[in-house]
Amino acid sequence: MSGATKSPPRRRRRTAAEARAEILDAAEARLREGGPEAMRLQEIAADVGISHPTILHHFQSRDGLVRALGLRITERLVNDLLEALADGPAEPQTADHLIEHVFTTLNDSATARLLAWQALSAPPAEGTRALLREVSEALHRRRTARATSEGRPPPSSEDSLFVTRLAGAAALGDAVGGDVWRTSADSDENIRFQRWFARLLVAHLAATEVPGASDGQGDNAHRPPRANS
Amino acid sequence: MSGATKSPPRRRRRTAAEARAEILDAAEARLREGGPEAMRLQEIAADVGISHPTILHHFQSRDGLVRALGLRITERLVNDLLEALADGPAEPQTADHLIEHVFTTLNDSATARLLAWQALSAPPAEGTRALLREVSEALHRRRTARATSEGRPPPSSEDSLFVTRLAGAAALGDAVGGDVWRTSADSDENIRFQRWFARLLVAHLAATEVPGASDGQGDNAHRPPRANS
DNA sequence: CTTCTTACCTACAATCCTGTCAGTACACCG
DNA sequence: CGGTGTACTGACAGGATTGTAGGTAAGAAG
Repeated sequence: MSGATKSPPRRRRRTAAEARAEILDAAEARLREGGPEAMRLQEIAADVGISHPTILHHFQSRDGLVRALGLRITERLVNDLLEALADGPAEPQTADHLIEHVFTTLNDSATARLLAWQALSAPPAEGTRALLREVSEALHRRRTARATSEGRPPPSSEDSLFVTRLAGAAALGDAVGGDVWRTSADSDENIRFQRWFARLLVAHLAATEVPGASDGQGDNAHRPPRANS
Repeated sequence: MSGATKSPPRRRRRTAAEARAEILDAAEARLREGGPEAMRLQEIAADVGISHPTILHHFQSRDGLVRALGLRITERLVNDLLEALADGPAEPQTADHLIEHVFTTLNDSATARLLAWQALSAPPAEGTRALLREVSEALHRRRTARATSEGRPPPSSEDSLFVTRLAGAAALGDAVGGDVWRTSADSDENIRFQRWFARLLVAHLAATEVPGASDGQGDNAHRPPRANS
């Protein structure tokens, strides 16, 4: 009581950008472990070492925080993918690599959890809608370039769109539901599954058919997937 | 006031099972439109026409309600799938049909939303874990029967597991994230995507290779799939 | 008809979380 | 050094929601 241990109210003063970044980091961490309901302003603030009104000062509301977090994660993911799609040489196993990249990115970060949760509860954010389209177009450019350089007919753009959509959906769904339906804690199984899926997609990509017919009799198709050259 | 308009407090008395069912129906409807956060006891109770403590009387807590709903939805889905896998004749287009079944079931009901949300926030329920396994085993029995009847070697059980897992993950992920990344309101695109995916899977199922080797050269296999007799 | 069970209701309590307000301290700038 | 902008804080308000308590009535059983 009598002790004059009046701890000096030393405040750390960050720049606005720094503060926002730290807050987003903490929010993301909270989300990762404990799900969406664990993203409480007070706890996030405590993690950062500030008081919760500060969060409301930087983002206008809790919803603003969530939105910003979603946007940051989405942009990070998209840039990641676009980069991977753009720079590498057009080697065949790149596709394999890419799939694994998508899966791991979505799987062991909070990415999938946040994206899924946001899709479930909030109206879709603005920048989010472009995600699939951009990646799909990048993939398509790549496939087209590769096909023409080998003298094959280019794939339909819808096929590229669907490949992207499938990969995204599978990765997202697997990340979300994976914990539930994974048979025991066999972590190797995950990797085998990713590989298996990657091979499936690569086989499809290699057999660049898909005439674009809407229904068709499915008579053609079924080109036995030659792995590569 | 003098008016003796004392409305008789006519209560409708349901059996416990009826009450539970009605409450679950209302909860499911609330979930379908408006996401998980819209599942408030008061609103659900209002929909049913009861007071919210009655819900707590039937399910011990809000969490109990959520758990029960998840279980009901899961069981419904599993029974649905097992039935579809069990009874039909082993026609080739059945697989195609099945995929569409999975997708539509997950897509235009609250099923996917609830499953995903539950997986995100709650610890996995008890009966849920068996889902994938049962369906996968049913599929595997079917594939094996068909393969032996045609004198082909049976597929590996892991392949069946992965096929199931992929279909489930894709359907779940697409249902969850679909609203976000669907390019415009082109509803035909969804159907085309489902068909496309179904063909992809059917092609894989027909080419019942997968030697079980981890990487392998994929040399054998690739039997061009004759539809049937 | 009496009695018992239990589905159901009207309040009420308790908790929790977001958001506001008025003020404080830290940094930069003249 | 004094002034200004703004990151930051403590205390409080407001609202919404789950859960509790005690009583009521509807149907079944005797």
